[in-house]
Amino acid sequence: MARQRSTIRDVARRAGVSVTTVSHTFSGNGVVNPATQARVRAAASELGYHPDVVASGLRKSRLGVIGLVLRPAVGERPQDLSDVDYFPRFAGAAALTSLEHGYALMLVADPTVSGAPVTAYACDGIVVTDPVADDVLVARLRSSHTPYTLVGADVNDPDDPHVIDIATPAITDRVLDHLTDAGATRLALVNGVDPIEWNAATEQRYRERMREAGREEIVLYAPETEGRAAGVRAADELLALPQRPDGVYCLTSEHARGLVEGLVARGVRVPDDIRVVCGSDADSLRTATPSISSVDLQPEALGRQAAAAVLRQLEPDLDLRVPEPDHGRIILRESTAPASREDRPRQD
Amino acid sequence: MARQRSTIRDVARRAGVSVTTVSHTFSGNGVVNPATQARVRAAASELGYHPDVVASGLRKSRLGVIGLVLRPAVGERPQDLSDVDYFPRFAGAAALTSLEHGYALMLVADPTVSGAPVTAYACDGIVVTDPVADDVLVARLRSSHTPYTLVGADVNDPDDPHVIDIATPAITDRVLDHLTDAGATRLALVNGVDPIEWNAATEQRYRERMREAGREEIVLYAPETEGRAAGVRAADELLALPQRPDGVYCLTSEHARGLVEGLVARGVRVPDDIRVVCGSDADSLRTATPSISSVDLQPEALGRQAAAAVLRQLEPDLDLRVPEPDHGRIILRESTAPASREDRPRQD
DNA sequence: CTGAAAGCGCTTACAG
DNA sequence: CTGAAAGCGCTTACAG
Repeated sequence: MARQRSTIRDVARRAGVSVTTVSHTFSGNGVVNPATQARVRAAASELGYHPDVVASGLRKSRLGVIGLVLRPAVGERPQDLSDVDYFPRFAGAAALTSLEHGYALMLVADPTVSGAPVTAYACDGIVVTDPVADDVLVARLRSSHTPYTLVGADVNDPDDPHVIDIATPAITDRVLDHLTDAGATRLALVNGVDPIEWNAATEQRYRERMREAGREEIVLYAPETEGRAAGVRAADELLALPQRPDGVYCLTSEHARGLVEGLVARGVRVPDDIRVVCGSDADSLRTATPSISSVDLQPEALGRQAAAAVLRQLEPDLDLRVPEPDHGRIILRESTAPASREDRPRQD
Repeated sequence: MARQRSTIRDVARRAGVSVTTVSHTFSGNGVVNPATQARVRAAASELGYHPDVVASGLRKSRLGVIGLVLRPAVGERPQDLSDVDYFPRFAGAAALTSLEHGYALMLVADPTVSGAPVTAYACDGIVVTDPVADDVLVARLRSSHTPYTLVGADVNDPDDPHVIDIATPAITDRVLDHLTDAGATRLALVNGVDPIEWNAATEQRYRERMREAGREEIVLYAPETEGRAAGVRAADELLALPQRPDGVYCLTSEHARGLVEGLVARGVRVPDDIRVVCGSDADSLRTATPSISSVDLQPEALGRQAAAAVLRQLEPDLDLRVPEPDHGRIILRESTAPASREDRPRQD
């Protein structure tokens, strides 16, 4: 901000007091005679003065800002983030909770990416979504004693207490049950490759379930960075299997779109031949043909939980109540519903 | 952030140079012998040093942060903001555009609200969505020469060049045409009361259109702060009119929900007796019974536009390309569609 | 109750 | 190419 603003010294001069008195008047620290306070406030408002949070932040080591870092490596390729889906909702909800309690929320670049601005380290506390295995950023936050909260655990450090539970096993159960209810008997998993809890814990639970049921474990991998094309490839791989699955749980929305696109292009009927559920809802799933059932990850509830968890560390006395997510709520669309139904909202 | 971090002085000491040299090494200002630079960088990485953006921001009057202020008066009652709709998508998209160009995006409280933290004034530039009439904040931003961009104009200052066009008249035309296409012949408007372009310009265009067509102008008002209850009241008012309208354009989503709820509770069939379009899409409209048609305001495109507009002022050389919104795209749902269709996604 | 002074970590003329 | 020093706007012991 243009700093031709007046400073605490201008106010002091105008009110005929010291800067200490001005500082005390606005901060509420120290004791200032009410009459003096009135003079100070009058001078301040004549000058249009307001305290500089940067200067005060430098002095107090407290900026009034919670940082939100999107991993993995979003700083490097933010364009990969889908605009309309998980992240904006998460961030917006976290911001609201922060603002309600006097903090700003800052969306910052991943500071471990070289060349990225290190704005993250200016924050009073940090939310990381989602941490990767052996996360360098988390290690730094810990060693610098920065309050932090992780959304989903570091898979190699499952006992970190500063984690918002994303309930991956429970979600996996609900999805597999849903596929089974929709008539699938042979279930495959299309997983991402980022080393995050979501991917790892989903696969683990999927394998457990298949083992318990005495079914074959069919897991394919698609890199998150390759988007829809990797989903199309997964479709080919599935169709090349000696025994085709008739139900697929595909975690990432772009993969799911490519997958369904690929299946349909090869003459497979969705859902009649193969049922598909995507692990993360997105607008593009709603408007796909056929539309694709998905898990509502409830980014709003998670965003509020995450902000609240950091705020509790910053201000232990705060009375923070935020909604609990209903983990694994499934949004039913054509890809797991009888084909006769019309589910997609039509567009103008 | 906990500031037991090492400082530029520690690095200087360890590398056996002055702080000037360390500063120059990291900032790229001045000229530093490559061998010296190497020593400095080695010392820095041994100490885990990284520059403090707050200190540097204080010194340079540049923090690398774009602020986003939500008006009217969201700081006072952030809980009124609907979580899942316009704002998070707008903010998320603006953040991505900012991060892509080295800036953080900070969601800040309205600094004109007394008692609110004035973090906004720490930002290098500000996005305001949406400005109110004679906006005090805008006046301050202007007088302090802070780069800013408004999403929608201040209705009393339509010629401000720093405005992202939200195309309210064009949107209004599309909605009224849509209602007419759906069979409505007598159109009413349920407007909010906040003094923002969206409300004012919609009403103005609606009245023009009714006048041109020789139709009665039927405008009801519902306060944004009163949410769904105000929508229910609007339903009663509409039904009490000597001649009922058969098409309603209701701007705010909570009002639209209350309106439809009220109409249905009183035995009115929607859309058969009265067609309803909401001016701002929201998740709650999709899941309402009947589901409610709405305008997709394209918050992602607007968010990117707004961030880009501020970035262009901050860094004139940046090559910024962001998508243009398709203003007034209508999402067709049951409230303006033949009742026989099934449009709502079913839930698990 | 009020004020003089040091210092938060950095940047930037300026002198060498 | 390198360094000593002033200062960004504030806060906070400390003395009076």
